[in-house]
Amino acid sequence: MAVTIKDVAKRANVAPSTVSRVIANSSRISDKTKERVRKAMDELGYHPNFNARSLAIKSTKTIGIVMPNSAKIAFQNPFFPEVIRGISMKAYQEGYGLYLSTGQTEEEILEEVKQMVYGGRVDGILLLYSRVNDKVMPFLLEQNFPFVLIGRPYNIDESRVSYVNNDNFKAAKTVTEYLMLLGHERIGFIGGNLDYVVTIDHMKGYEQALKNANIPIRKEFIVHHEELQEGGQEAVIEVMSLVERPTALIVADDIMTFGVLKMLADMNVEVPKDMSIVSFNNVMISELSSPTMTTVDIHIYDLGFEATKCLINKISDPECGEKKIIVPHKLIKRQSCK
Amino acid sequence: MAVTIKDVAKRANVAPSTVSRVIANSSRISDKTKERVRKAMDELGYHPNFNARSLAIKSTKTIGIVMPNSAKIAFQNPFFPEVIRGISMKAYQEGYGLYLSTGQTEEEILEEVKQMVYGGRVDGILLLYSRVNDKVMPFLLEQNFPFVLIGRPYNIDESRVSYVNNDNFKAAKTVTEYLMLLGHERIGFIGGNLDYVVTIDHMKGYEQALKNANIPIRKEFIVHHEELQEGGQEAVIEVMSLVERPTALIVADDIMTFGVLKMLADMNVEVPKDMSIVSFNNVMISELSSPTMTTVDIHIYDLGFEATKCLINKISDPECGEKKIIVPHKLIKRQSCK
DNA sequence: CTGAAAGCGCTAACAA
DNA sequence: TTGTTAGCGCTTTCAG
Repeated sequence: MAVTIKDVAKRANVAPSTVSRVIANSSRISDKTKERVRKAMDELGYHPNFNARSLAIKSTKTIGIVMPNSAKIAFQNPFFPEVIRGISMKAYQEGYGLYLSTGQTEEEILEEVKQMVYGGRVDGILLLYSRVNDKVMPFLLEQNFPFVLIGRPYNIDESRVSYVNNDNFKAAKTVTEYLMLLGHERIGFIGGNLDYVVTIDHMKGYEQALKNANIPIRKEFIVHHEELQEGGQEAVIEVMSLVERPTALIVADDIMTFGVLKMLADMNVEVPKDMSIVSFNNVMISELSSPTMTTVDIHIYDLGFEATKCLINKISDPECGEKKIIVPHKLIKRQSCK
Repeated sequence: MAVTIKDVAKRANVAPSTVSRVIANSSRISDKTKERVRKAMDELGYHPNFNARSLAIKSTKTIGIVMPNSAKIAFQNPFFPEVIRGISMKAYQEGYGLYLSTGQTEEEILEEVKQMVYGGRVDGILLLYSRVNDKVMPFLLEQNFPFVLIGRPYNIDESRVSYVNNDNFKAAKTVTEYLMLLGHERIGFIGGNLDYVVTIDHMKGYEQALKNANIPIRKEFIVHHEELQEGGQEAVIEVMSLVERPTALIVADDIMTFGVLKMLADMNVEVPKDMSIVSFNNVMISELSSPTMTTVDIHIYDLGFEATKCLINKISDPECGEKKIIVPHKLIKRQSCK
């Protein structure tokens, strides 16, 4: 049996409560006593029991991370590791632990979240995605449980939720305008799953830019695919089969762009000579494609870091109100545009 | 205040222990009572408190995941997301949660592991790496705490630890032999950090194959780099600066290979015409390079899945003894060799 | 500045 | 088959 607070108390000739106060470094304990108690702790090799503490103070000092259904798809994308890296850093700084959701389907995930919340397993939750008909957020809202969303709420009053996001609308708009400045008029859009809010925002930005330039929006230039790798390749096939092909492509994600580049190479379409490409994320390996890709850096790490900061803040001060944080993005010009 | 087991007990006119038994679905409770208790639980919206339960039964039903120091480096490599995916799947099936280490330095991580163990925060630990002077494993061993290593123990009696690994020695040997069969004699080796056991095994396999073929081992053909992206590129510079260049390269990691391919392309060295390349892992995007890379699939997902299975087994039966599981590998021939 | 004791919510031995 | 009760290890009033 592990050594408990009582053992320490006995050894130091004090009451358990005193030991507890020493752990908390209470100012109402004399330095002499502290010394003595600490010595006893060392000698016995005392370590506080986490569950007992959590039970007593009703807080676990851990943050729940909820990823989109099926980590299968999620984890293929370097976005998640990178955002978790940002989360991890801040969490560590503040002494918080990380608890990971493992469910594969939407129902499983909702069930897990309920357990986290009802079971007091975590103090707050980080939602790493925002999808259209999400059930998790409404639940959290209803429970008035601290959470922060990475992304943007959809179909929910924005003033009720704290979130950190990029201005994806603007990013897509800028990127489209950039391509138009380079002389392109037939610009294709290869987007991700339309259930995700980021896809919607990208598309709106794209359409707005075209509208502003009086270029008609062509449905056949807009393609959506969920899978990162095959998705990119299939999309290229669709778009290159058109009689009038686009001369430039906006791709939802860097990994998808790898697929796009590969398929284009197989078709002997040269990038950027015959086709310009811009994508989003600036994931680490995106500088290793050939040609290197022009992409929008969305500062994924910062998204995670800021969201965690915001969440911890919310946990410690539940009345602090909701915050919206927009992480700036930046177009990284490389070799895939002309 | 949340509804507790006592509230349910009152409502159902039974004792708290009865409610507890209903939760555990004990066979010693009559169906009628179960019915009544369940009804009460529903009506009150009862959900068990996780920490109280953990405290009472001294088990948390959660697994700690320990990653190499600085997730910074770790998470750049798709290996980790993929292995976590395997872990996640098995853990979910068995009703286990996942707790993630967040420390950045070796010391921080050791400290975290101590907290997990002493604090009773997790029931077992999964070590996602094996490095040479690791302090975590000796600690776990000394504490007799359930853990499973992904990789191979080093400087530690193998019979004392359960681990799941690939036969990295053999994989590297095979790969070298494969290149020799294709006619190569000057084969370079671009390895990872020598602190990691996998690197050591790869190198030994490589050297053994050369030795068997009576080809002298040239030091200048062996290069090590830690960073995945720049590493590959720098290695290529080193190796291509030699008066007598290798005609084939064995690269430690697919992501590194992206860097290698890029640098080679910049140098106008054609793959596979002027240089053949084989690497390890068969990460998802490795089929998206151009040319697509020949690589050894090490079944990362399975590593995670099997390790978790083994760990859970060990948790439930501490006396079950240590297991060694070797996950098979497979050479995936694509376009980077000639 | 320190101690006694109640309680966090659940489980499990022992009784009945 | 069910109830009583004593913990699990820690925190926190309330006394002193």
